[in-house]
Amino acid sequence: MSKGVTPQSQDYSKWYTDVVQKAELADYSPVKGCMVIRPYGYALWENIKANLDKMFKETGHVNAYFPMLIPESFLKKEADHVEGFAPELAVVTHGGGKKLEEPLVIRPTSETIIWSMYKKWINSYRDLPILINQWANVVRWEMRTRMFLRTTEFLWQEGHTAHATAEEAIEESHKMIGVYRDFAENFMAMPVIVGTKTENEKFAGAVDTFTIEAMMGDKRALQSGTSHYLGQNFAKAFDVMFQNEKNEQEYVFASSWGVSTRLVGALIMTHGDDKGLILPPKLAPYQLVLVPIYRDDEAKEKVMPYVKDITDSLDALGLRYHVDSRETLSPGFKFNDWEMKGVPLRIEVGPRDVDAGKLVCAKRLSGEKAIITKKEFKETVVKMLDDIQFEMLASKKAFRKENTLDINSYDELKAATENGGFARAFWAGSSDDEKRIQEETKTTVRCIPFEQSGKEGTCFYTGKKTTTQVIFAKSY
RNA sequence: CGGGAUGUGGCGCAGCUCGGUAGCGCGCUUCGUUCGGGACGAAGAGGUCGUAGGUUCAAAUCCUAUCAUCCCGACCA
Repeated sequence: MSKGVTPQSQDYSKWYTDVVQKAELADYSPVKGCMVIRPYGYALWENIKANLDKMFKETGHVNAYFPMLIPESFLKKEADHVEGFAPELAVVTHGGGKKLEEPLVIRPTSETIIWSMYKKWINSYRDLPILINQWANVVRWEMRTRMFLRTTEFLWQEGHTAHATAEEAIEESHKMIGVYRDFAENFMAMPVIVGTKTENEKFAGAVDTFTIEAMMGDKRALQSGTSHYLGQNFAKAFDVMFQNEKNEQEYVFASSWGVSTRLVGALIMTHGDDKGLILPPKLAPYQLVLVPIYRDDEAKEKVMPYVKDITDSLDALGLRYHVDSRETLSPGFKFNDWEMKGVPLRIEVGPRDVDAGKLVCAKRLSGEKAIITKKEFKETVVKMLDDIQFEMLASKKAFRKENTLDINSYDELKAATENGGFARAFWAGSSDDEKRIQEETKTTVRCIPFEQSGKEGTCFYTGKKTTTQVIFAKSY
């Protein structure tokens, strides 16, 4: 991490790859475009997963699992869907030593296989709603990949719900983008803009796509989670009908929503600095690391029971910690190592501290180091972690505010987004206008935020009057 | 698939212009001293220089082909 974080994407990109590898989150695999998630990175993902899973269950969802291999013909049943995914499919043509009659695709997403099953399960309005989520891996053969942000195979969760009415399905898709927002802000300490995707950017097969957009350290946008209202598209494609209270046959309404291991990338790029990762306490695999310091057995015997006393209270508080007792490494090395890995709090305990009944408490976020009594530490550790969590969100909100400009002309748009940054603008342009802007500036409409000022303004591109404001930015 | 670059111990690189049979830093092993901000010393292990041809007495170095990787575009959670 010798180089600082700079807005220029090449340097930033190098910094990112460096952090991922040095913090031992992930590594390149022998298969191009695929990565190996290492134990530390996987522990982070598991914390993300556990918290999301809890939120899904609290909103009435249940987990299930569907097969990874999907008959090729299934993908073709929904016109937009196949068009969107065809170029990036991995296809299995042989099995059991023989050529298959029909090739199987490795799921790029599971709408089709799930809806083929929903056809069997849904007959009456009494069978609805179905609120199923699955944790799975998917494969999309992207042309360019980056660790966590876009890998050929990635881990995610995908919720697939079926409803009797459009209103209910729309409400569900809104509810779930709200869950993602809650998770992003309150667990990841990552502020997001919630909104609707434009026609150009929405999911292949959706009526509407809702998104949470976050600002990364280089001020570019990252789509961090999506929720789709699918209308009756998949119900029609798979002929899924139900009998309503009036004894009529009707197509089922659907939603789907997902977040992926991309969130790990989002975490790195939202909070990282020159020293490496900074993890929010709620998701960090270790919220604290304890570094015992001693030079001989006598000192060790003095220090270790004191450390044990501290970890006993951490256990009682239900905190996640790690005691770094590697014998051959110097304390200084360990300090840097754990800073790279983003552990929020570091506790140093040496013979001096034991004598004084104190300990050294260092904060990763601010870099502050304080000598406090053991008693005081025990009383305040939970609050310290809460404060760090809060400060992380607050500082990123401020960062986003600083780098978001209201713009009124095309030139201003270019200036505001050229080196990263969000531009808020009145917009009444067409899909073609949007594509032209993308070609000319590499900047796209990230979303039409749910939160609108309600004021009327002039579209900077077409000159038309409108009340719609959108966010433009360069994105990953 | 277009544009640019790079392939040399585990990792990062130098050497190539001007051919003479491979070197540095990190890491690794052993021993000793260290240990409160990336410790130090000594002694070691490890590479037929991406691959295949060619030129030459002699090729990491020059020529040709080929493969791979990375970066920039098109694609995208």
